[in-house]
Amino acid sequence: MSVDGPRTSVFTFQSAVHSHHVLRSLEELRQKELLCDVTVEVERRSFRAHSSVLASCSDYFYTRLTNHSRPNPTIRLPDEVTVEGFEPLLQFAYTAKLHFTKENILEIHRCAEFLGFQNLDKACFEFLIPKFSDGGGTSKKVKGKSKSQASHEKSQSICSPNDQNPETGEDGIPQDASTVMQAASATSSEESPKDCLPITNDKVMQLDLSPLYDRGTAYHMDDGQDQFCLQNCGPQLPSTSMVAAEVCPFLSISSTGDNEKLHSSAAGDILAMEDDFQKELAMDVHCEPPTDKDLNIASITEGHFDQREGPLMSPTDCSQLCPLNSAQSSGVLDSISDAPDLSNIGTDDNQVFDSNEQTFSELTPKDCSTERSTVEREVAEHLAKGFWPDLSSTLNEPLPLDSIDQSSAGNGSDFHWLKHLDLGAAPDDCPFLRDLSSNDRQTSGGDTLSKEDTEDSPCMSPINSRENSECESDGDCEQCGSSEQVQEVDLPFPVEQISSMTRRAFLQMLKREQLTPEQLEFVQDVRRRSKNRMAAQRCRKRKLDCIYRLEGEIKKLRSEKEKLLQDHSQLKLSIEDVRQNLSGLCQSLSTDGTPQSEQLQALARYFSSDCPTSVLLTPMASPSLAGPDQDAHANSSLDTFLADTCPEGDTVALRSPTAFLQDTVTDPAP
DNA sequence: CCATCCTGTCATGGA
DNA sequence: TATCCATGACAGGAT
Repeated sequence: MSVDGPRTSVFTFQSAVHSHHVLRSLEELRQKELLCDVTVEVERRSFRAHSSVLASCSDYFYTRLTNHSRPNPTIRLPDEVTVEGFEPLLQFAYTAKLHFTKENILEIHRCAEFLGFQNLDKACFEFLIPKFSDGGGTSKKVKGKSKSQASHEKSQSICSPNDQNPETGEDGIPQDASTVMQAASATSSEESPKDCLPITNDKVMQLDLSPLYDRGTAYHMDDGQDQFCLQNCGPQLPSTSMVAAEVCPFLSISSTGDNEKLHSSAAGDILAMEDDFQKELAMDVHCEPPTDKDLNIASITEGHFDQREGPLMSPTDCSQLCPLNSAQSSGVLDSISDAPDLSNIGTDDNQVFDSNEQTFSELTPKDCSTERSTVEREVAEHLAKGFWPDLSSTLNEPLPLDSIDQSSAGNGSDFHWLKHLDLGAAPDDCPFLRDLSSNDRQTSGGDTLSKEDTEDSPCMSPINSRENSECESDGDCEQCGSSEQVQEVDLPFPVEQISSMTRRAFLQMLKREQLTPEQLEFVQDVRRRSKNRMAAQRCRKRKLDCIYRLEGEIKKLRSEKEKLLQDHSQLKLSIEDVRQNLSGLCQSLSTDGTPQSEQLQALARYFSSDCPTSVLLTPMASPSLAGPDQDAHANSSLDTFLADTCPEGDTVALRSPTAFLQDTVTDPAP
């Protein structure tokens, strides 16, 4: 039986960042030891934590804490659990980031097993441990290179294995871990001095399972350590929302193998699908373009797999690290593919242009290998596959944006931002993915435009996507105008190629197609505007990221200010108590008629008055200060008396009792 | 109608 | 010198 009545629409808003913010707040609370309700003792060390967090992450704690009726329990862990293994796990519970080294991975694994830590299962340990325990973790030194001199200068200090950054993070993670995923280091340059980045055994890796990653504040959370993004082939999101600034839905969507959900989503299932999206968005992908010097960074999502390397990175935000954006990455490819002698174009294509990997090897000086170490590669690949199981398949499949649009069509602009995804990041633009997929791409021919240079890429640039989607409804848009011009100039190739291809491919195509001057001008103009358009997008995104980051800092500073004010008020209360106690004490002592009675009464009046707090807090230089000559004996006695009465008088003294009395005896009114 | 935001484009300077 | 990129400024469309 159906119930007749006014039908009420129920809407659901699900924040994609809420959980992340909650976790961050919990971590801040833990660091301040606020609201902590459980103490964990490990090897005589105590850790304050929140029982709910521990119980939600660990089966062991769940059992212990849910069976604990006592408030503020203290859980003493057995000897099986060590500080070395427990501390990273505790940090993981609050940050979703596991810091580990080759040395402590086993211990962490053992403790995680014992404590039943969730989310750190096979994906993390079953592969990593053998890699790190069989000696394969001893990475060979790899050398990267950078275009900028500054980067080079930085790298010079990195080059020496013994010349490591002495800084150490607050969490005890050595900053001198100089390991860098060198996936893209070779993409940097062709002419500058090369940065050498040795892989050491001290590398600290970070497995980041944080659902969403606030790039703006991540560096603060990481104690200033830079994070390297392994996996950055996602789109550029509109920066109008935190989600947009933080996640990379394209990869997330693609990575789950749940695309059928998107395809099959009917209009009525939008919210459910959005829920799926939110889950998918939990993948932490950094979508910012790299700078040349940052291309030796790699990170992987959901497993945000970071290797840290301190001095190389700029302390800005991760946006400077991530080789995601098609424009910049293509630019990078441009730079690396720019042969000094362009006349060779077309003559040595098969040698230089067959694949990026091959290109790298040939353009890279022999003394600066750009390869990652075997173990690093394997680890990165494993993590990529583990957290992004459909990586390889989705790379070759177009993003079902149409389904997304269809689904969102009935729900306003729920996914309007997806239209702005910068899908121009071809897989090969990502150094990490380039390495992963290079083998598969060896078969591509060299005489024609490589796949990554064309719109055949599964990823489309925003301009291209806009061209394809919006021009249908917007007749006088710029792209449609371009289309008309395309018809006028009669280009022999799709105009979409112009902006997406690398410079080398662009020049190659121009040479091959024998364009007329009009065509040439048009093509170059289109390319220039497209590049500039994407540059403007990046620039604006950086601005917004900066704003977000500054807002976060403001919030943090405000909380610190509140804390300081609280401390201040508490100190004032304490001082008031001390003053009252001293006043009472002096009054009681001044009634015995001793020679010091007068002075004690004066002191009592003084203590009961509103003397400045700063005066009370002024440390007394010496309890036996010499008094004035005319009353040296009395004052000396008073000093001795106060020193005896108040052994801690150095913290609660007046300027000097004798000095004070010198004033107050002659002028009793304080 | 106006304010605001977003986006594309141009000009410019540095690399 | 040519090119790329970042960025400020401006204009036009959308809301």
